[in-house]
Amino acid sequence: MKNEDQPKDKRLKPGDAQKLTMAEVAKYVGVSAMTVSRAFRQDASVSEETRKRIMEAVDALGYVLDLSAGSLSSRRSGFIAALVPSINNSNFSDTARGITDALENTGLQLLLGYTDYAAEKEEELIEAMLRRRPEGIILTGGSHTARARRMLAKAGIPVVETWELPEDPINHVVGFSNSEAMALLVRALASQGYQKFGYIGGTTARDTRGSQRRSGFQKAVEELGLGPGRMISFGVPPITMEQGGQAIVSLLERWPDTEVVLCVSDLSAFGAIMECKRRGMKVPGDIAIAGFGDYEISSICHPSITTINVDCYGIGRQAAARLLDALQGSGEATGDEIILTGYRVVLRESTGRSAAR
Amino acid sequence: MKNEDQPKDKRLKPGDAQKLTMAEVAKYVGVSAMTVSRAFRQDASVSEETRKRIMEAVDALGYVLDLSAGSLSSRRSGFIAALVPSINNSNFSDTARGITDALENTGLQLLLGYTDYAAEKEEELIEAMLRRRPEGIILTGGSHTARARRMLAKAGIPVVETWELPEDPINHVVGFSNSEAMALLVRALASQGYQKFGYIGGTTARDTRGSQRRSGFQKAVEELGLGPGRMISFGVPPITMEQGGQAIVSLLERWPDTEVVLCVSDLSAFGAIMECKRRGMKVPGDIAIAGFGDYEISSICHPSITTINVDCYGIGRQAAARLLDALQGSGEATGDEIILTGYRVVLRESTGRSAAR
DNA sequence: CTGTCGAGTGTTATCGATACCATAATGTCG
DNA sequence: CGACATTATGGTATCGATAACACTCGACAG
Repeated sequence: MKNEDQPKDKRLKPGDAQKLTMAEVAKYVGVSAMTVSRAFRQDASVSEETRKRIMEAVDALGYVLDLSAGSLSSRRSGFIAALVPSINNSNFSDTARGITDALENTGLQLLLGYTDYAAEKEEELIEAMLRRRPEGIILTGGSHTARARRMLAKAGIPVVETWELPEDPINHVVGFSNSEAMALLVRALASQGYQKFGYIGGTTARDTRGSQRRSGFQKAVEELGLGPGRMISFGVPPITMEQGGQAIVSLLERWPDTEVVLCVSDLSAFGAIMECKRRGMKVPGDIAIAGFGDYEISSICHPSITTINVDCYGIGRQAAARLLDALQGSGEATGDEIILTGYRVVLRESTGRSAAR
Repeated sequence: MKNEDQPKDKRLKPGDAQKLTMAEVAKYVGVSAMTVSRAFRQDASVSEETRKRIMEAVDALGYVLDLSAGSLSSRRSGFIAALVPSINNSNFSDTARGITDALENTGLQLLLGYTDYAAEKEEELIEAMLRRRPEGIILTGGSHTARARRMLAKAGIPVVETWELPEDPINHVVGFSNSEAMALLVRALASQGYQKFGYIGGTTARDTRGSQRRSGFQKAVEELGLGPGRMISFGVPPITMEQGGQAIVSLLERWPDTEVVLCVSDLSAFGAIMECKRRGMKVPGDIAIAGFGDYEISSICHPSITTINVDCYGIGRQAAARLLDALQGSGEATGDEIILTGYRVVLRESTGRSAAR
């Protein structure tokens, strides 16, 4: 038991919660700290023999690399920040998973934050994230406070906005037009003969994707000459299943002859359908209902729900890929790029003109 | 335009993506860097006047604090790590949200990771997290690899295990007995007169909570003298809605006279119910089905689903609170504590003995 | 009038790893 | 066989903030 170099008078138990440093590992092996540092990186030139000895020592001592020290000197935090409106929404958690998967084996770690659909919260989070000096940042949507935009510009890191097509993109975009997608759904249903369209969505413009969907709905209905759509706003986004149920009640009270109702998301659509069934209405017999987002529930439930399928996971993967790209060829080649992700109408039982199977 | 101290030959544009340091802010204001550092912390003693001038300068220059530098010298990373099996599962995302909320205004940031229900993945993630020197860590469940346990012990930070009651807790625990909860559900249904019990869950012991629920089921059924339960294992956890549907088909093929089926989660229960309805069976008329977890869908869908309500959000909040406590009174008072969180049977339509409303 | 106190501020030495440059040892080729 | 790569390694400065301690200055007690 050698005890030649204990720093002061501190504990020196066998495998205690010591803070071990690279230097100590180095001394143990008989090399310099620099060599230990190199051994931890795959590219660096260290002989196989030495690396093996170092790694054995690391194991024996239970040393764990300290990235916070490393990132200070290397000026690379190893973080990617991502902000999503909510993690409880499976669309966004799919996106988060896409990002995580794309980051695997890149040595980059995800720092995740929830904005609760609020731009001010987003601003706060952006600042909190930037304090960790992320190498890139992924945002949801295209509306940000002025200060948020300023901070992002100043940070000088690649930014990817997702899930929308912002009018004034900061940098890169991976998304699709929510209004076009909703319009496509309107047209698909109109071509099945539906004429009296209703819409259920959340209040206010907090959820920009929601309001884009609504305006896409409105525009498409008018273009088809089907008069103004019947629209109910209900609750603060994100609308829950329960609110979907309440909303359809209001809508049908006001416009009892509505033939088909489009909802801002599958969740509200599901709530609406269940409420109808509870009241003895047949879906799609008495009323047709469609959603948006193609959540798992929509293909399983009975009746299955017509919806717009969005590649949530792919949005995450591509956003992260775009970021990695930008970090690779970091040579000022700020080739801002807009990547359109696909979506498609998925017709299911809830809007079936003939009886459901 | 002063240009007295440009380091080398680099760009020096007005508000460009420069890396600003505290020292530069300090020089701008005419104080020392230390004072700027103090101005950023609420407790430190800086005159109101000076602090105001500093913050104005920070704003004007667009300076953003660099926490990675700060955490190196202060030896406090400001991170709390949390590992959950999956973020796409709303039970766990509720827990994550509980943690996030509890951390608000503490200056601590959440580092989240997904283990995919795999102990090896958890081990990897624990190492990745520890490299960031988190001040505490929250885990899901009580099974960890030996190396993971070693690393955690060595790290010397408080650990909270959640969602279960581990046999051999590392440190703190915030959870409940999954087997007891499932047994309670069995007894509640037995008291309604059900006798022939079936069970649907995932394969293998990857999902320890799942296997605890299964054994709780088995034990309760036997204790009630209802013979061995009829159990179907289907798919790798987490079981999807679709797999729930497939599983109930197998179960009913094998044991057509089953009266009630308990599922490892509401999601599989929902899939099972929908599949039954698709096949023209009445739920609960022809068969009763119950889930576990009380997901939003279960109270909304038709029939609504009998389940065990678990305080997912509360588990997160309490786990974080426990951690904060441990960090406060960090004076070695490692009062390891086991906090039991509540759960309760929620009887709904899917197991109603009389016809659903 | 001297000594003590405390609020406000500055100076210096780190924190733990890595960038950068230097050096020793081993080839390698005309 | 000498000049020159190439590989493996070490030494030192440094990343940007903060801990720890020192200092200044006015207030106030004795």
